[in-house]
Amino acid sequence: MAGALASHANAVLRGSAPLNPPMAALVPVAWVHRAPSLDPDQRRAALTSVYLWGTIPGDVAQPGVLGVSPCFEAIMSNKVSTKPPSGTRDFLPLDIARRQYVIDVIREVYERHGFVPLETPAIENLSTLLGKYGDEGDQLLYRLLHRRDALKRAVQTAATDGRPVAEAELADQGLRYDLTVPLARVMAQYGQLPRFFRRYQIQPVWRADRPARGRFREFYQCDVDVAGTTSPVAEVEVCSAVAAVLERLGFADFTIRLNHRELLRALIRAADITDSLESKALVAVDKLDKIGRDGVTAELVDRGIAETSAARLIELITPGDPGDASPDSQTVLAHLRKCGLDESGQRALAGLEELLSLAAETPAGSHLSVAPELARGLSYYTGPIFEIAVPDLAGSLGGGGRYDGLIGMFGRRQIPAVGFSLGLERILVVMQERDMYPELGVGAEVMLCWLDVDMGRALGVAARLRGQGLRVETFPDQAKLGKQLQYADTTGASIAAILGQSELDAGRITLKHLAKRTQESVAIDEAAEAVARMR
RNA sequence: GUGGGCGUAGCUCAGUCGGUAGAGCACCAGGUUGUGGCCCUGGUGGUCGUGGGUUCAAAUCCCAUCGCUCACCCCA
Repeated sequence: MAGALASHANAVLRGSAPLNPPMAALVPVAWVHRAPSLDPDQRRAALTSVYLWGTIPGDVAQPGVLGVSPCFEAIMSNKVSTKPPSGTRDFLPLDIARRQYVIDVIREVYERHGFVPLETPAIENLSTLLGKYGDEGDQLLYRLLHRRDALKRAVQTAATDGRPVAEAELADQGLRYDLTVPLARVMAQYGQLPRFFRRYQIQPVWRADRPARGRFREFYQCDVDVAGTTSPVAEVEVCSAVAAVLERLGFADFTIRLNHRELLRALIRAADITDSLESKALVAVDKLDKIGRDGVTAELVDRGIAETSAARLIELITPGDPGDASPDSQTVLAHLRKCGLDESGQRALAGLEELLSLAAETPAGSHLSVAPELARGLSYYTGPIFEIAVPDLAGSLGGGGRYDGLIGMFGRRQIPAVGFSLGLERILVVMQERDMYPELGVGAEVMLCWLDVDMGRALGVAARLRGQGLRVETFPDQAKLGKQLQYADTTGASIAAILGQSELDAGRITLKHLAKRTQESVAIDEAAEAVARMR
C-alpha cells in the first residue's frame, strides 16, 4: 500500500500524474511544498485535500502550512520497519512446530522426574532483579520506563535539584533476566510450598545484550530446580533430567562439564591471587578451551595478575599433559588431590567425587566430566556448577548450579537450592544444523475444494469432516479446480476433498491424494477411514 | 562498548568509465466451462536503507545517519 502510494505521489510531484483526491491526499504536505512541478493552484488543491482526508490526525499542517505528522510521513516513506526488533524473532508456523516438539519432550521428561510447573510474570520489580547477576548482568537488564505522573515526577525532582536524572529514578521494574531469580522470589513469598520444591519453568527471558549467532535478546529457558535441600540427590536429579531430555532429542555427544565454586576459590587462593582479582581470574580461566593455556596466561597477566600466580593457576586447573585436551574425570580429580588445597577446597573436591559416583546409574552418569576451569558468569552460585557442551557449538546448550544463598537474599529464610537451565534456542540451532527433527506436519491434512455447490453446503461438509477428526481447510473462493489443487499443494495438505453437485447429491465426496495422484469416491461420513487408508 | 563487511522487487541477487532500474524464484491472470506440480504468454510489485552534498544528470562519487552482519566482550 505505502509503496503504491509513494510511487503515485512521486508521479504527482514530477507532474506525470494527475493530482486527484483522495490519492493526492496522501502526499505529505512537505512534499507538496517542495514539488517544483506544481503551480500555486495545484499546491492549494493538494493541501486542501490533505486537510480533508479523514484519517489525518489533528497535528497535520493546515492548508498552506508546512509540516507533516510523523506517523503520516512514516507511512509514506516506507520507514516503518516490519522486521522484529534486533535480537528478537517471529515464530512462523514451522518454527512453532519445531519449538513445540522440543518443548513437549522437555516437559514430559521433566514431569517424569517429578517436577511441577511454574510460571511467573515477564515483569519483575527491579529490587528483585538487581544485585543477583553481578555488575555485567545488572547492565543487561531491560528496564521499564516510569509511565505518566511517575515519569514527570522523576524528571521534575531532578530538574528542581538542578542535576541530570539518574537511571535509577526512571524505572523500578524490569523484564526478567532468567528464571532462577523469579523462582527464588516465589520460594521466599509462599510458605505453603512443599518442603522439597521441584519445579520446572519454560518461559522467555530478556537480556539487553548484543545479538549474535544463537544469541538473542528474547529467548526461552527451560529450567528445573530443586529447592529445600543440600542433598546431592538434588544435583543428580537435575543433571539426570537434562541429560534425559538431550538423549530423547537425539543428542549423543554432549558432555555435562562439572565444577565447584568453592574449588575454584581454593585454586585461586592456592595460586596466591587476592580475593579482589578473583572474578577477573575466573573470566580468564573460563576461556581455557577457547584460547588455550598460553592465551589464558596472557589474559590473566593482562588483567593484573602476577605472572607467577598466573602460571601456577594454569598448572592447577590443567592436569599434567598439555596435549591432552579432555582428560577423563578421574585423571583430573587425581591431579587436583595433589594440589595441596585448603580445607574448603578439599570439601568441594570430595563433593564432586560424590556427585560423580551418585550419578553413575542415571542418564547423566556417562556425560559428566570434571572441568576445573569452568567458571560461569552468574554470581549467585555457591556450590557445584554445570554447563552442557557439544562439539560444534561455541556456547553452551545450558548450565546451572547450586545457589544456597539466593533465596535468603529476599530476607525471609535461607533455603538451599540447585537448578539447571536448558537454552531452547541453542538446542534448536544445533538440531537444525544436524537435521535432527522428525517429520512435522503443519496445517490441515485435507483441503476441501468445492465447485458448483452452495458455499454454505461446502462449509457444512467441512464441519462433517472435522466431526470425524480430520484437520480440514476450506478453500475460500469460487475457483477452477486446478487452482484449488495447486493451492492445496502449497499448504502441505496431503489430500484434496473435491465436492461438486454430483457428489453432494449422492452424499459422497471425492478424495484425491495429491502426491500419489490417486482418487476415490467415498461416502462423506466415511471420509476419515478413507483418508487413513490413503495415507 | 571496540573494530571489519553489507544494505537494489516478497526471496536470492545482477547492475563496476555517473545517463531517471533488471534477472531467476515467488505471486496474479490467461493457454475456453470439474483435476494441479512441466511448458508458453502477459501482469502486479522498487522515493535502489534514510538524509544531505558534488553534477545538466547519482543505485553508481563524497559525507552523515540508521539497520543488518562477523569478530572481541559477555552469555543460554
